[in-house]
Amino acid sequence: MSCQTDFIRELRERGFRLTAQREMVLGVLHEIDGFATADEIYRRVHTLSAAVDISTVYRTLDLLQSFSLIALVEGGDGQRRYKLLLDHVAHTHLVCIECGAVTGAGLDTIQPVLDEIKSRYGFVVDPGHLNLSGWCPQCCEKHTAQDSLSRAA
Amino acid sequence: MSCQTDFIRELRERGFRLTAQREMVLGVLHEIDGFATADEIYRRVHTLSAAVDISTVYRTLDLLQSFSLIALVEGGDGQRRYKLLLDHVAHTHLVCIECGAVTGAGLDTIQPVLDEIKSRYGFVVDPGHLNLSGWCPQCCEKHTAQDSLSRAA
DNA sequence: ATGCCTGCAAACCGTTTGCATCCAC
DNA sequence: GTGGATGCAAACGGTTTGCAGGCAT
Repeated sequence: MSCQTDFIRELRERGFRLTAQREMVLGVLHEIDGFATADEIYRRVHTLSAAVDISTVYRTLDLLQSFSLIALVEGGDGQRRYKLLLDHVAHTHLVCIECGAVTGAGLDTIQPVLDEIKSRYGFVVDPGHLNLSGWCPQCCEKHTAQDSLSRAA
Repeated sequence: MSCQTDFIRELRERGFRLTAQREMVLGVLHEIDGFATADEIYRRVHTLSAAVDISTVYRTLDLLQSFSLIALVEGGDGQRRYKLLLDHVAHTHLVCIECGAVTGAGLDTIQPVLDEIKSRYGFVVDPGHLNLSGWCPQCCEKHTAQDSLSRAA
C-alpha cells in the first residue's frame, strides 16, 4: 500500500518508531476507506488485538494528521471523524447534519470559489477540511416532510 | 428589533414563556453580532445578571436553533459557536482552524457550487452551516512560516 | 393555581494527559 | 541500554440532564 510506505517513510525520516499498534490503526483506516470516529477505529483495532488502548488510537491519529495522511471532519454530534487521504487531491465532503453520513464529492466548480476566498479575504481553505453540512437525500426527504407538517400544525 | 419580535412571536405561538433570561441571551447575541461560544455568551449575560446559569444559556440556544433564528459552527477546537441569523440570506463563514476566528463572507461564486451539489448528489447544503475551514490571514502567515522551518530542519 | 422554566449540581462523553512500564531502535 | 511509545487511569472541558423550587401565564 502506498500510504503504508508513505507512513513508514515519514516515521523513519522524523525519527519515530514503527509499532504494531500504529500499523493496525493505519490498516483499519485503510480497510474502512471512509470516515470513521475514533471509537469505531478503536473497536476495529481492538478485535485484532485486545491490548490496544483508545489513547494510542488518538495519539496515532494525531501523528497521521501531522503527516497530512488523514482528513478530519467535526461531526454535528460532537464527534470527530477521520479518513485516510489516499490521494492528495482536494476532495469535498458532504456531511449530513441528521445522520452524520459523509459523502465524497468531486466538484469542478469549487476551485473558483476557493480562489475568490483567497484573493478577497486572504483566507486559505484547507483541502483536508473541505466539508459542507446539510442534509443527505434520505434525511432531506424526512426533513422537508417534517417541515410541512409543523407548518400545517 | 425584528429578531426580538420574531422570537417573542415564535415563543407565544408555540406556547413557550418569555423570561428575562431568554431576553438577555437574545440581547447579547444581537449585541455581539457575530459568532460566539456558549461560554462567551454566558459571561456577557452574567454581567447583566449574576443569577443566570450556563445551562439556561444552552437551553435558550437550543430553543433559538429550533426556531431557526441562529446558525452554529463546530469550531476546530471542539467548541460550538453561535450567531444570530439577522437575515435569511445564505452567508458563508470562514472558520480558522488555528484561532477559531470566524469571518463572514459574501460569495457570488458559491451558488453554482450549491446547485451542482444538489443536482449531482441530491444533497442540500444548509445555508445556516455554510462554513469553510482553513487559515485566516494571520494564522496562515504563522503556519507557512512554521512549515518552512520544519522543512528546513 | 398550574406547570413551564430556572439554578444548582452532578453526570456525561469524547478527548487529553501523567506516569510507570515496555520495547523498537 | 536508551528514550520514544504504550496501557492504564485519572483529569479535562464542553455540553446535557435530573430535580426541587420559582415565576410567567
